[in-house]
Amino acid sequence: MTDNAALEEVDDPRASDGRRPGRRGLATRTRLLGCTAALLERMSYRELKVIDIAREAKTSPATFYQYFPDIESAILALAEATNLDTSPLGEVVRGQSWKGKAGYSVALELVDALLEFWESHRSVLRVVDLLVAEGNLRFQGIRSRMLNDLTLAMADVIADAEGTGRGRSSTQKRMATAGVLVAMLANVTAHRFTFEFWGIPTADLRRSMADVLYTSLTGKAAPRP
Amino acid sequence: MTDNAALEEVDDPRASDGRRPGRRGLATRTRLLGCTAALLERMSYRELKVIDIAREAKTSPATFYQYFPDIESAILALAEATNLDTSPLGEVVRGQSWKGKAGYSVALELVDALLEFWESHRSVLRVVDLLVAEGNLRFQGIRSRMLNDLTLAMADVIADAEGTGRGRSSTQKRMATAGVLVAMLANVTAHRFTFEFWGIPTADLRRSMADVLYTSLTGKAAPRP
DNA sequence: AGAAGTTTTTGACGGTTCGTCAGATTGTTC
DNA sequence: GAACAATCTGACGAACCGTCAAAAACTTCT
Repeated sequence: MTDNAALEEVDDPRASDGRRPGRRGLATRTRLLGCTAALLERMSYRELKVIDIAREAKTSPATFYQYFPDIESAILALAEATNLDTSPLGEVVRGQSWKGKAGYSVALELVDALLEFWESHRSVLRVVDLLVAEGNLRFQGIRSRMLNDLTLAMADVIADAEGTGRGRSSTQKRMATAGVLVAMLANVTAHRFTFEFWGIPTADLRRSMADVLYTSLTGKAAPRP
Repeated sequence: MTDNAALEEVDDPRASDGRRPGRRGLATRTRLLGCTAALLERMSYRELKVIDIAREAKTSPATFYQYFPDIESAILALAEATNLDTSPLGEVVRGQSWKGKAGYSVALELVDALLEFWESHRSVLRVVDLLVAEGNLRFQGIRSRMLNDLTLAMADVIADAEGTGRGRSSTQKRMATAGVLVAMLANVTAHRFTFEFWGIPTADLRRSMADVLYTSLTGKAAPRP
């Protein structure tokens, strides 16, 4: 049996003294997380201070430390509390046929859903991405779990398209390709500014993403309407 | 004529009092940048303090403020001082034919070059990426310029592959596709950990990236050896 | 050499945030 | 409403911030 302290932590939050918070305590904790999220929309990760969160939540810094050891932990809790699951996106991928024009419209649908998903969580996700890039294992796990279902679904599409013939690739290779595609989709959103800098409209971006997606998943050129 | 104060700043650094530093001053400035880079390898962006840099450089915090208003500006200067140009990668793309098996090996070559490029600058680039995602315009420019040449080169490859026929796409669409591909390549490196978490070896990753690249640039399926 | 001027560094300081703790406040139970 | 438990906060020493005036190091000129 592995140590599941980290898993417990998710839905069994403790106060700094180790006891389980009650109704009121949990409400305060939730309020602190909400304020953290709100401030992260307005200010940079580096500038965000404990005292800012406390002020926003109309309480004192000491209260913050009652529930979280530091800001990083609060953001971890925030990421866990937020519904960062890509399963609905996985359903989009799985539920439909990827053949021909219909398949291409599924690709477009997925792109839209993913753009929306990332957009609606961008302020948390950009911090998660940084911490993962910094090698922070606590955030590593969250990000992996978040993308896991979508990646598996996409790997299945590749498997279907390949059929059962001799050219069939290994599970690992399909996961690699799916992962690469997810990485692309995820980070185009984060850097939409860069594309605007180059004068590229979002519509073209969306189309290009769908093209890359469709082509790499099915192995066929994207159908031109 | 546009305001080129920002451009001047790059190779015309000023002290906090507005005067040009001399030999010794520039040496100190450079040393501070070096220490900033070194510390960024060891500790997280959020934890990095001015006093850490000063200590590492065997000087006082006041000296740091003589050359940079804050840490963010030091990292900006660091990113500008570092050679973050993708032109050599652009040359890899441009110099060779993208047809058939030879083309696929160019794709592999590009993937390798890009992985190495990102790896060798990862600690700076992950901060640049965060700040760009936060909408920081000063870093926006750096990142765009950095990727500009490579993206243009890749857009040219798409144009070549499309020929001059009627199915030819617009310049903007080709830039969009190239940009999407660059986004993919760039960020797979940053999140290599995630792939290891899934048990995907780097060799598979490299192959998948080359596949996606080749397929999307040339419009043809990747040749199987 | 050394006086005069310039550049660079630093010690010192007031202000802010950090993280902790003991005690005050609020809520619950009997 | 008394006793107990949960929650909050004021207060504090430590660390870091950002600024300034003056010390120190270096250059130039006679």
